[in-house]
This record gives sequence, structure tokens and C-alpha cells, in this order.
Amino acid sequence: MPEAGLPIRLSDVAARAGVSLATVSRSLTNTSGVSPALAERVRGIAADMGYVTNMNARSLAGGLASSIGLVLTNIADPYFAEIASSLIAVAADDSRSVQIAHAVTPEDVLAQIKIFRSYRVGAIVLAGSGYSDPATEIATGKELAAYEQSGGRIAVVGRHALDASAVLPDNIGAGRAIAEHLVALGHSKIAVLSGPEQLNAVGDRMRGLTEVLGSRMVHISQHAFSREGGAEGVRELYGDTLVAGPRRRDITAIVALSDVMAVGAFSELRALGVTIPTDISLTGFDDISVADVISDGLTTARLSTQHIGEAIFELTCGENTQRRDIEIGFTLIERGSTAQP
Amino acid sequence: MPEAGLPIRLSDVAARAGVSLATVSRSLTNTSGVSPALAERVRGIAADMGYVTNMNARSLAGGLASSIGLVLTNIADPYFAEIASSLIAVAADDSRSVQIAHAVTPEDVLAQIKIFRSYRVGAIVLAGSGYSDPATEIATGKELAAYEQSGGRIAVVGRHALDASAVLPDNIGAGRAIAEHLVALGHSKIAVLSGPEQLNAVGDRMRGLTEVLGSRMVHISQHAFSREGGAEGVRELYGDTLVAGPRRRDITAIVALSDVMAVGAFSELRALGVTIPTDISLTGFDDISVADVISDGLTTARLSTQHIGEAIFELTCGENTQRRDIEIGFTLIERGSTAQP
DNA sequence: CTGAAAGCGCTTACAG
DNA sequence: CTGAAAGCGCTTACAG
Repeated sequence: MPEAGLPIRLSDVAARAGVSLATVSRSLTNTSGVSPALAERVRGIAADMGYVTNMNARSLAGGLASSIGLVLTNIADPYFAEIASSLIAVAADDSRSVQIAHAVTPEDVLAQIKIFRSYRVGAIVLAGSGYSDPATEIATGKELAAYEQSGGRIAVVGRHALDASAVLPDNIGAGRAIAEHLVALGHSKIAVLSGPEQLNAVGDRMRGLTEVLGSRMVHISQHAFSREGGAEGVRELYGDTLVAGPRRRDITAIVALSDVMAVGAFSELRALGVTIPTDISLTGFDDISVADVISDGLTTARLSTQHIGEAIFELTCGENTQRRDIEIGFTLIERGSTAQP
Repeated sequence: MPEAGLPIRLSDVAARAGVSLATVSRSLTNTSGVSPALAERVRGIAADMGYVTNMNARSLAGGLASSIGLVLTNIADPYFAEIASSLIAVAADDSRSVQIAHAVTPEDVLAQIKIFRSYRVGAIVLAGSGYSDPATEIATGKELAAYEQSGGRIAVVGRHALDASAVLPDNIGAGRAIAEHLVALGHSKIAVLSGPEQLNAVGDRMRGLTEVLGSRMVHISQHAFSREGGAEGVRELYGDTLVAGPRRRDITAIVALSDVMAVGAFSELRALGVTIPTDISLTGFDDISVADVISDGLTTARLSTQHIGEAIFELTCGENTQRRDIEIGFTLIERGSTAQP
């Protein structure tokens, strides 16, 4: 009998059921080698007693835990929050817990991987947009390889130099679609609020845009891949010539490289008294859930965060353990923030 | 020597340093009883070898882990995402990991508490707005008491029936401030988009509003405490009389009981062609970060999510282990969504 | 199909 | 101040 208040242990269940520890363990984990009838009875007793597995003991004895470690830039960013939400929901259905950590620089990412390894999580997911960083890439690659060696599963979101299964949003296609939409509306002088070049998502979206836009892309500003970065881009565009309009007075559309940047851009444009879409059209990428309340609805290329979360789960917890990629298609969502020039 | 690729264990460090396991353990955890010089040397060797503690083993041997289990409704909700972000940031500074789980019903909450206990997390935080639910309250209370008994620390956000340290946003004061703001502008016919009465946050905000508004509160709708709930509230308000304006045609202001509800309300109002603040004023609560881009900026009562996250950390990881409350003050943020009627 | 026993990698009384 | 040893609660070869 366990002391009152103390958690019930496997041995308590074993004693009550009159079987060995091994039998209880096998019954509870649905491991083969126990007669179905006995297993069923043991499970019933465990449930009756309110037994809950000590995950630390299980992981210590059995290798890795079933939990998932998710590394992202910041959970306050709606893009990451929505991916995390999707992952948490589907992971819960499989009785898996999710640990979340922030990491901005490649050094942070490496440090977080080590921390997640110390918790013996069953999977590690790198969701922060893939920075290509030669300095840490080797160390990170080694760490992940060792982790994989020990049975851990890995997934990254976006193109990475790392050798791992990846969820690949079609950033190039999405870039093309945004560009085609603006061209179709008649825009021929377009500014792009871009982010750091080392971010693969930035590079790919730019590539798609450039392919279609060509010389219609008359201005590119580079700032952080964040809300504040979007605001800075607009300030750069309108900076010295506030009264007279944007630096390139002929600009009729602004492409932000993410919805989050578009939010920052929108906020700044409104502060400047610029009306959307009358004065200027604005677009984003991702289709985060607030996109439809930005301006009269933000036109954007959806790269479903829901699907990304599900794909992460599939790659890290699915039956198929082979290294592979899952592509996420885009959908152009036309809303009120774009119009003819 | 450890096999190549395998994680380094405490015994590897002990062997290399020529000391016992106990000495290494004490050095690494800064437990007293090791000469400072030796401890320093051992720490250096551990660092050189790239040693990382196996958290599962530590928790098994030592009791609870240092990680924090955070239960919330849904991390995709910006309010929770921002609280989580704040908590993760401050927890990381203290080398603590955060696990996040979704729970909507009181039964979900109870189930999640059990799961977090099975991971032996060092703290459990209930951030979902406190439902008063007599049916599960007893069971949940027992579970938490047992957890506390075993050394776990607990914090809740908002008023709960549960006996635990709480972060208490001043919802009543915030309600009063919103009401006073609208009254000062001259509004005398006000609708409130409310949520489920069992939510203490809802009750408290209503109380503050009612105190000041009195009979100026001419309509109350009750829907989910979510974005969709806000939209439904507006549909109820304008439902059958779309062409003629809101059901109560004299209404000049709408108070949503949270920013997230206000977002839903805003979206629906725009779809109906209602202009803010010309046709109607709109307010929220919390001041989530997108609030300033809703309409011409949403007037709201800030209950800083940043401070809430920090307060959670203080209650669950601070020196002071006494059961106590931390109050979060409000700040009225006046933006473009409110004007004279 | 079932069980006895070793072992996962730590922490912490208990001795000295 | 330092160490030998027991024990945390599981899983999993190894026997039978």
C-alpha cells in the first residue's frame, strides 16, 4: 500500500494485481508478451488506483521520452504561436507533451538543442526560419547527428543546411503568386520590405517575387523579420520625404515578406496618414489569423500554420521514420489591402 | 572514457577529475560541502567535456524537475501567447524549461495537471481564466494539494476557487476605467459583449463596468470568451435588423470583454459596413500586441501580459514560497476606436 | 506468457 | 570536506 498522498508506483499496482513489475509495465505500454486478458485486468486495476507513469523513470530506463521540444524565435509571434498550437493539439491526441524554447541566434539554437537533449525529449523541432550560419552549422549538425544516433527524431521548418527532415512551405511559389496578383492589378512600381538575407524563407520569397516582378521591383529595404522590421521598412521608405510621400514617389504597392512584417508596416503607414489600398496596396505572407483584420483584410499568400504543425508531427512522431520532406502549398488570399493603383 | 557519440555521464566526469560521483554532483549543483577550489576545478572539467545533466535522472533521484508546466486554453490566442512568451523568457534566464498544454474544460485542466505531475515538473501554472466548476473543483483541489505536498509549486492567473498563489489582474478596476472613459466621451447607450458567467475574469470585468455604467448598459450578449464569441455578439446585436442598424438602434458604443473578442467584433462590424468610431465606439481589455492595429487602434485597458508572465515566475520560482497573490494594475490605453457618440 | 534481476544516471543521507 | 552506497521508479534483456 502506498502512503496516502504519495504517488502510486508501478510496484503498488503489481502488488495489488498479484503480478510482477514486468507484467504491469508490459500491460501498460501495450508491449506484446502478456495475455490479452491479464493485460486488460492489469490496466483496469492501474486505472482504478489512479496510477500515472513517472515519465522521468520511464525515460531513464527506456531511453528517450515521448515529449517534443520546439525551438522557435518567440512564441509571442503569431506565426509561431499558431504552428505551436497546431502541434500541441495533435501531439496531445498522441499523449505527447510539448516543450517550447526561444532561440534567436544560431548559438541560441545550439544551446537549446543541448537543453532538450538533457531532457531526453523524443523529438526536436527547429521552427525558427533557417539561418544559414557557417560558424555554428557544423557544431549544430554534430549535435543533431548524435541526437539522432541516440534515437531522437528531428524536423526543421523551412530550408536548412542541416541534414534533417523538413517541412517546406512553398515560399518561391507564394512569392510568385503575390507578384502575379499585383501585376494583374496593374502595379508596376513596387517596394519590398525584406528581411535578413541569411534567412532562407526571405531568400526564397524574394526569388519568387523577383522572377515575376523583374524591374517592377523598384525598392528593397532590409530590416528584421519581425513586426518592428516592417515598421522600419516603412520609415525607410517614407523617411526623409514624409510630406511628399514615399522616397520613390511612384510606388503603388508594398510587399512585406511576412504578415507579421505587414502588421508593422500597416501600423506605421496609418501613423503617416497613408490610406490602404487607396494610396498604396499592401501584402503579406503566411495568413496568420489576425491577417483578416489588418486594414480591410490583408491580402496574403497562405502557408497554413495548421498544416505546418501537422507536418511537424508527422515527421517527428509518424510511423515513417525515414528522412524526408513535406511540402506545404500556398493559397493566395485576396482581401481588401490590395486594389488597382 | 565514454563511447564516442554517447552522452557524457557524471561518472565520466568523476573519472576524469579523479573524484567521486558525489563530489561532482555537489560541485555542479552548487551544493555546499565541497571546497570552492575543487568545485571550481570539477566544473571546469565538466564544461570541457561538454557534460550535460540528464534531467530525467536528476528528477528521479532528486524529486521534482525545474521545469514549469503551463496550462492554457490555446497558445494561438495572443493573450496566452504573450503571457507564455514572457514566462519562457524569464524562465530561460533561470535555466528552466516550459511545457505548454491546452485545456478548455475543467476536466481537461485536471487531466493536464496529472500529466504534468507525471513529468514531475517543479511548478504548475493554470493560466486559463478561472472557471468556477463545483463538479471538478474538489478533485482538482485534491490533486493540487497532493502536488504541493510533494514539493510542487502552483500559481493561477485570475481569481480561482482553488487554494493557490494567484496573479490577480485588476479586472474590476479595468472595467471601471473603460466605463468611465466611455461615459466621459458622452456615451449613454452601451452594449457589452460578454462571456460565460462562470469565468471569474468575465464576472469581475462586468462588475466594474456595471458599477459605473448602471443603466447606460442597455444590452448584454453572452458568447464564448474568444474571437468567434466577439463576432457572434455583434451578429446578435445586428442580427435581424441589419439594414436598420443594431437591435438597439440607439447604441453608440460596444465594450468587448477582451481584446480577442474585440478583434472578432471588429471583423464582423467591418463586414456589416459599420465604421469605427464614427458609427460606433469599440473597446477591449488586456492590450494584446495587435490591439494597436485593430481599427485605428483599439482603446483598451492594459493588464500587461509581460507583467503577468513575470509574476507567474515570481510565484512559482521565487525565493518566497509562501502562498500569496500578486496584483496586476491596469492602464487605460486610449486609441482611435473610441470617440464621442 | 510470466518473472527475477540488472541497470538507466543521478542525488543524498550516512560515515568518516 | 570527501566518498561508498542505497535508492529514485521504471524498462528490458535474460531465463523459464
